[in-house]
Amino acid sequence: MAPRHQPALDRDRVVAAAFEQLEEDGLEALSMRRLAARLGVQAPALYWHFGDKAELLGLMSARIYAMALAETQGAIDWRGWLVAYGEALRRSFAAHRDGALLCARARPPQAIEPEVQAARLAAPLVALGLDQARALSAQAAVIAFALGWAMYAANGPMRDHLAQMLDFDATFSQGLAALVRGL
Amino acid sequence: MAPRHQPALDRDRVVAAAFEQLEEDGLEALSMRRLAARLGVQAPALYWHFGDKAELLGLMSARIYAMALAETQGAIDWRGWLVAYGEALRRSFAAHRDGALLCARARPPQAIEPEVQAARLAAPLVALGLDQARALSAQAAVIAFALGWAMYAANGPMRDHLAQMLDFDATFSQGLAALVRGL
DNA sequence: ACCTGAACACCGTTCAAGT
DNA sequence: ACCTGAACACCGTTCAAGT
Repeated sequence: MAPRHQPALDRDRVVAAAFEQLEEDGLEALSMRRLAARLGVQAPALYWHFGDKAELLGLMSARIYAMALAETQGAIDWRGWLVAYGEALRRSFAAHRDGALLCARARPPQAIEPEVQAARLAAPLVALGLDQARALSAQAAVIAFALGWAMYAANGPMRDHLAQMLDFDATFSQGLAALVRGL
Repeated sequence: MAPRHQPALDRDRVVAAAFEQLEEDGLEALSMRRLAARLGVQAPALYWHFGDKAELLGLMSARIYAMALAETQGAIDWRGWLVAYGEALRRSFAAHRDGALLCARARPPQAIEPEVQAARLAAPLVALGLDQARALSAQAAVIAFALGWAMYAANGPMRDHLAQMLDFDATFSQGLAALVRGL
């Protein structure tokens, strides 16, 4: 067997480096060229592994959502699941610089058909007794609230001033609880 | 009196043209150079009227928020005001292509001090009997929900499929009502 | 299969110079 | 006061060519 060269890059290595770059300089500075430089490679090399930059951002955003989903466990009923998921989402968005903005801008990796995707997303809630349509809309509402809050908290007009007047996290939790109670 | 040349540009004309450009090609294509071309001018001319692109985007986002605020009237109590504001925000975000994304990304024009800004924002709710801290946090929650929903609705992973299963606007309204009820 | 070099068509922004 | 011309330091992406 002739020795085969190990490829310098693979998708996981690139995504990991992209998260590092994001942490250090924010979303605006996350360019394909800088990312390539960090990986010791020329920019076009990335296009062997990703169709375009949007695909990379989509994978990063999927990873942020997956992180929240992995933290959501042990719920007894669907309301409990939604609250746990909302809290996990907020932590997940806050865990990476510009995390919410990234998820807002990224087009999700829609490899599979929407029907399958929808069934998969709704599965945890369906297992707890919700029908699929209500599961999807409830989940969408919780994601919207967490996403919007994370963005507001990261960039809001009076963020600093607000932070002196109230507990940001507690207010989020109250809003989330209210939303889920009313669904 | 010697005749004075009318300036070709002013801030309002530029903002109006920017909204046209946004409608036609979306946020990604809203560049200073294209905007200048639409105005029959060279790109650096814009920098006489705006410090940078972020300032222009901030003004656009402020206009979107102001549009919602202007539509919010006739509320009898603070819950009614919040629901009306939330609905108006959703319409306002939807009224311009990439409206929610624009507002999410834009740094707000923070000309005035945060204390004054906070008091001004809270004023309608304070007039209806809420103290300022609760007014600000309630308003933040409603904005977060509307912003997040608009973004999710514009770009969601299963938007098309979801739209077949449920009424998007009705679901938003239910979520908003639930949130406000619980605050 | 995986990456480089060179190029194309763009960006935001600055700044001297024009009027 | 208000705008142009030219330039700087970047972008994402394509594509032939290398190995």
